[in-house]
Amino acid sequence: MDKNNTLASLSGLAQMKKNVSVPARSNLCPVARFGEILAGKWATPVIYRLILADGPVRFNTLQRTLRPISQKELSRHLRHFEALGMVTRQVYAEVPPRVEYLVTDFGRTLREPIEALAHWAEQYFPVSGQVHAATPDQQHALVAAAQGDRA
Amino acid sequence: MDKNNTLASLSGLAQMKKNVSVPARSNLCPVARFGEILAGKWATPVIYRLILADGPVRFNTLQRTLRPISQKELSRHLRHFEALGMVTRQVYAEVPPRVEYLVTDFGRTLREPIEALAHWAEQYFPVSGQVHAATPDQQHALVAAAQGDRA
DNA sequence: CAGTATCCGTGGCGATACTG
DNA sequence: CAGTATCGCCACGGATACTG
Repeated sequence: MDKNNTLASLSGLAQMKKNVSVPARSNLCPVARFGEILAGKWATPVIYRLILADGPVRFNTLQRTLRPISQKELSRHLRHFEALGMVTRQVYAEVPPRVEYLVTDFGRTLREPIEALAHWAEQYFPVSGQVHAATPDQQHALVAAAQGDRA
Repeated sequence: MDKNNTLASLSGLAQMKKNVSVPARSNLCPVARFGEILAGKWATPVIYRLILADGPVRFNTLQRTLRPISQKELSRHLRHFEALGMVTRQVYAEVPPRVEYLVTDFGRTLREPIEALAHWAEQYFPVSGQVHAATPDQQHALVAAAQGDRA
């Protein structure tokens, strides 16, 4: 029924309005407020990736590990999280250019609630196909990727 | 989002999922799958209301306690949850007509993950304004409303 | 590599009107 | 009371092209 998600729904939920900025219309229930933060199909996967990485990750690395996210959506969500203070952006004056994203302590606080959701989904809607970083071995793969970025 | 019977326990769940129109494009991460279930601005508030009520609730009662949700969105989400086996719909042949919605055991499984979200939101994005049913006293108010429906 | 700019379809969501 | 029908806006999100 619903085309995308978003928790929004949670995804679908409220929106990160135009670009960036924190929606101020939050006289909603706590759940709805959560949805405002993690609005959009890819919001949760993106921040969760950075949480698991627990270190600087480059743009392309993120895009690869989150495939098939588009560049536009990835950068949009990153700027959103940056505005919320959940992610920091570090630019290195090199060639080729290098930009690294790093989850903040505040961003890390999302780990528990997100994993509660993931656990529920795995329990009641298990899937044989591609899983993004829910299993320990895939988490290791991601950490390895992040360490690759660091090196 | 954006857009479900009897005590559908885990045993009956697998079978039910076949018959029902769950978005089949779920080769996503668990988090994204959660978003597919609770897609839409009002999805989570609606199901959470029914979980807290823990008993039959009438359409109008739901709409009042979820204000300012529109009739269209409320009925849309209710039909969605009904199709997922998370809510049952009971129609009474009376005048004026009476329809009661009741959360199933399967629907109840959402309580924990949802409360994880709510707890996070309250901790980091507290709000002085209207809160929907997150506090104990408001839960009592809701339960009272549901009991009113039962009487 | 790390983005931004642009076009465009789909559909979520609100508002309003109508029905059994 | 409990909905459905219809209209319209615009945000989400994919695809593509371009840039420092």
